[in-house]
Amino acid sequence: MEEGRFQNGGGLGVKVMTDEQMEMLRKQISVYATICEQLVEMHKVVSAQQDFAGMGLGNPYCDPLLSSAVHKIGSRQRWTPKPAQLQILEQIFEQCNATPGRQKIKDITRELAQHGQISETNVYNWFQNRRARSKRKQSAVVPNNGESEMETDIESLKEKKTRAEDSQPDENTTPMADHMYFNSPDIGFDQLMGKIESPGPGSCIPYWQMEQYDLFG
Amino acid sequence: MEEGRFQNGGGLGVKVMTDEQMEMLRKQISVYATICEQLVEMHKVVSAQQDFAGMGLGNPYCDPLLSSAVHKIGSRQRWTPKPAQLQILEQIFEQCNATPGRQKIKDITRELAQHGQISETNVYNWFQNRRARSKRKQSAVVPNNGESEMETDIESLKEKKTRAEDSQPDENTTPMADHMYFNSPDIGFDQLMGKIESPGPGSCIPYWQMEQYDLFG
DNA sequence: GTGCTATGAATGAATG
DNA sequence: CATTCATTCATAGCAC
Repeated sequence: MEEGRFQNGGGLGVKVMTDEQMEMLRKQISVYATICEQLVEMHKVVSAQQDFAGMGLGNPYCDPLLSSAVHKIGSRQRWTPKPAQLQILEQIFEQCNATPGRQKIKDITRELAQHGQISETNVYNWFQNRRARSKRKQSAVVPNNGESEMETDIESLKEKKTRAEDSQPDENTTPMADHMYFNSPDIGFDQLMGKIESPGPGSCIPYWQMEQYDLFG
Repeated sequence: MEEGRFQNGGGLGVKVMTDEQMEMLRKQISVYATICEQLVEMHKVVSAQQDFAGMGLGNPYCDPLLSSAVHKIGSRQRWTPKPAQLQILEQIFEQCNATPGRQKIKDITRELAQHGQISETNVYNWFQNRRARSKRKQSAVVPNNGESEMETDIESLKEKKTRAEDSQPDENTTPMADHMYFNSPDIGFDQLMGKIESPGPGSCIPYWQMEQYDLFG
């Protein structure tokens, strides 16, 4: 990717990494965490069914320390505007009901920075969301009166399905891989499972494969 | 951690961490890996027993956690890249940091189609977005100082550490624990992952193994 | 502690 | 390409 270069003065006491690398790491850990969770859940279920077995195994997966530690690493906190910042933002939003330009964003960011940590992206997102939600709310309030109105609000966007040929909502729409975000990293999990799951006879479809069959049926 | 994604209002896009922090991280991951291993083993045993015991259990696994990730079955209209597809896309993007030509798009599409429904437009859009966002992030990280800060010394990086993060709520809570930045090769992620992953050889490499970063430089 | 709501963030797609 | 839109995900905060 981009600048992946850093030169930690060779074994100094510090390492450096880019945002992307950081993000990558976070995801990796997140995946790991989730996989563990899923494994644990799965094991619980399976174990429950075997009243006779596995009791001598102890509980290797109940490590509070571990989970707390990982949570810290694997979770991201999101920016929360401070009252002062919010007030300013709202004020600006009132004036120009549109997303400010890049420069404007910079300015706003700089100003808000005086009240607490904030980034341009935060500001950008804020306006994007603010606008989108403001709009949505508005159109939601007028659903029954002008339901036949084609150009007003919601419907106009709903009918945007112009390129039907492009996005087939069918098979590819694997719900499990929903979003590249790994709070539920299904990826890798099935593969992982593939390793431990070797019952042989395809008598039952393991839940981690279910989705492929039960998508629309 | 989140801060990482963007231009931290003027900060540079890198994070730093001490060896100590690194070590801690590594340990945490190590523990996780071990736990995963144990869980896998355990599951193997349990599963095997189940086989003998008469496995017509149907779908014993109904992990609520998992299903939550699988929700919204029939309600997606836009294409969502699957992990496998994403992995490939990222890989390609890494190579040619530019939008592929028409023919290239076709090829890519064909390849990705093996992993799920997809159209050329999807691919095209993906590259457009990927590039635009990558760019934006980059420029945001290096706003006025066209020169890469990384070129400088570790020393300077250390200094910047104070302001290295951007969207933390702020000064308060866990000032440091939240910033466990990783960069070291000391812990081979791929190897670690390989332990629990081990998919078929030719199969796809899970996204978390994408070694797109030259961490070990 | 369970669930709900508001909202920050991520991202596919559309528009200029 | 650069911006913007629409939609969705995930979580902080709060009610119960």
